[in-house]
Amino acid sequence: MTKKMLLKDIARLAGVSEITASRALRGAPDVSKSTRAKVEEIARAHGYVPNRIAGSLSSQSVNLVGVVVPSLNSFVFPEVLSGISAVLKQSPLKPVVGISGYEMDEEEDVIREMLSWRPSGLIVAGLEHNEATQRMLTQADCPVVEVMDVDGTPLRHCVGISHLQAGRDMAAQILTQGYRRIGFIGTKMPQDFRARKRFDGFSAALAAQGVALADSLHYAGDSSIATGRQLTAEMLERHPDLDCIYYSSDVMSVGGYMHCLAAGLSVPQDVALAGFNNLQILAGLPLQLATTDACRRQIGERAAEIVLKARESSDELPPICETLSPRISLGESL
Amino acid sequence: MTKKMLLKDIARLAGVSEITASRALRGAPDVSKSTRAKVEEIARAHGYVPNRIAGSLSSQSVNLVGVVVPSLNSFVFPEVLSGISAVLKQSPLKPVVGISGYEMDEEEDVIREMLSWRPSGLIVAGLEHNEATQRMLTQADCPVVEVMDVDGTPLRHCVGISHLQAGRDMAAQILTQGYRRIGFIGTKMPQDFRARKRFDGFSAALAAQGVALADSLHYAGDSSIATGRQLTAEMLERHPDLDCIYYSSDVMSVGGYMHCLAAGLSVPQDVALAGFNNLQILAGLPLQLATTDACRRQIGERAAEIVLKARESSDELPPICETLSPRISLGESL
DNA sequence: TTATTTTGCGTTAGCGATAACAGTAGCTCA
DNA sequence: TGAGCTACTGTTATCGCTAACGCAAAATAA
Repeated sequence: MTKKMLLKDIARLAGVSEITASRALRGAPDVSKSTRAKVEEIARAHGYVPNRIAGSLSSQSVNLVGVVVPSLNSFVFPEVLSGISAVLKQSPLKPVVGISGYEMDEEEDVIREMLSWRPSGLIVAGLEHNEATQRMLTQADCPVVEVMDVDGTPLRHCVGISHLQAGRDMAAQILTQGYRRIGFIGTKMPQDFRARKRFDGFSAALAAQGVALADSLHYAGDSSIATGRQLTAEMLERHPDLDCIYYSSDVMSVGGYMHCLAAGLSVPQDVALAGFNNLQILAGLPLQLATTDACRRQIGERAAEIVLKARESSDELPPICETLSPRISLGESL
Repeated sequence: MTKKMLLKDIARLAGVSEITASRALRGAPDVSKSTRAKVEEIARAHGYVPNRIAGSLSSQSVNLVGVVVPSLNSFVFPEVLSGISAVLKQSPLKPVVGISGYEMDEEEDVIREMLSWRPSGLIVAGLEHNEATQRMLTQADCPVVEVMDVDGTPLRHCVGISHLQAGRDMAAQILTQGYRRIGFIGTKMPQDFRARKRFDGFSAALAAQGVALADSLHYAGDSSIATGRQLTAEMLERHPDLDCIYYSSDVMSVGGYMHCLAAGLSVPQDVALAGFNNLQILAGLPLQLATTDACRRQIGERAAEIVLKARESSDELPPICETLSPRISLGESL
């Protein structure tokens, strides 16, 4: 292993000063073609990797954007991320992902860690944070964008959909289709605020039409097809007369569908199914399952654009809150 | 927004020197209980977030471990990541994820970016890198662990399985079950070296028994259930007499199964199916699909443990290469 | 009591890069 | 010919924090 190369070593080898080498390698102006070429050549030959820690401390700027999401297993956040990445790719900024595990205290740690690196922006999933986190986010000297959800009070910028409304809309659709004996299967609420909002919107809209939820089941841990299948089996055993089940996630509704396949139930004749998110796994199933598109990619794109815009504008950006409109697709299961 | 708080502000407010405040906040020794309490109190009250850029530059240490994977959409890497996170949680190290997009030049950029932050370790998926990347990894002054794959020449540390052998093993199983008219569906090879190795091992093992692949199809882009379904339909139309299809991923084999469900084919009587990875989506299907468990979580855990071990040992760790043994589960589809 | 350690805190000197300012040539132009 | 430019390159001073060492007071040992 070659000895650790510093900028000063490159500079010495190139016969120039440190600052000139620095400028050459950063593509800064005021360096002659020949000098730049020589420095680049030497740096490449020696595998020089600049120390961004020193560089960032000196320039007081970090080309990183923190992205804090609850999980990467849930199939939902990778797409938000890819929206973010796609937009940031047109800039020198890079996304850095942190996982909060659906826990506020973990979220606090992750966000503190991100902020300690003085990123150029921070994108956080959800509007619910503990008090310490709220203080940090408010005091942060970079743009902060809360994403996914607009039901609540954004700290400043916000891009998302109304999950309350999504729940209500699905209830309306289900009622319109004539279903009346309706069940709900979703995650344990304290962990997932957006799922809770959909549940609340859903049951409130049913109640407003004089329909009470016939049954509901809640599970802890990650959503999975297996869990969806199992809980659906349980629920249909308790209530064989259910004519529709709404799930807090497509992963779960696929599980429900798998139960129906295995049990010989026909969808939607025996029981109708609806999920949420419009995940990729819905494509390719023998039956198109009803769902609500959560605009995940678009949310990521818009959030990244806000970060970029804030970076360009010299003075602080006025608060931006964008509410996207999720679309229900009925598929063939409702 | 309060004015930006620096360590010196906290120190002044607490009536101590900067270094004492620093020690107090880091939990370093040589600080009295009362002083520590006072400093912590003031820091908390003012929402002070230490500047890790300055701290890391000064202490020449960064509590970050870079993790470079090709994609987060493929369902496979999140589990590697969670293995890494679980192990690192017992230490002060934090994982930072970078996405290479199955492209070597992108990988080079991502790795250069990570190394420029001088992480305490680097975990990279795969053994194939372009020349510049190899130089960087060799010269890096932190432990580097290549994961997922052991078919090739590790730069130093390595944890994974033999994909060649996985392909061969599945071929043996399929032949043992008596199948002879066999098809393969997988990703476009230049992008995914491990898929190619499985393909090579698979077809070589078939050939060794005098069986030629009856058909094969390759696709670009992410694996998906929809793609699996569609390509399976195509292949079975061309070769209705196929009795078994091996897929480079479970996502694809699930798609194949969906085609069978939709087309009224029974598995494995009409056609047998086998995938790879043992993804979570296999659980809960009406039929248990054959697959090979790729030990993803374990790979993540072991890689993280190597990074931790290298950190503890003062002198450089001797090369470690761990080959894990993937297990085939036949399920009900072979 | 004096010698010796321990405890707690401060002073000084960087970490490796970049911003800001300061030249120094070589040219142009009147 | 000399003022005024342009085009490069260098010097100096941080950036915010921590390592290393130093030093006094308190605690312990002899």
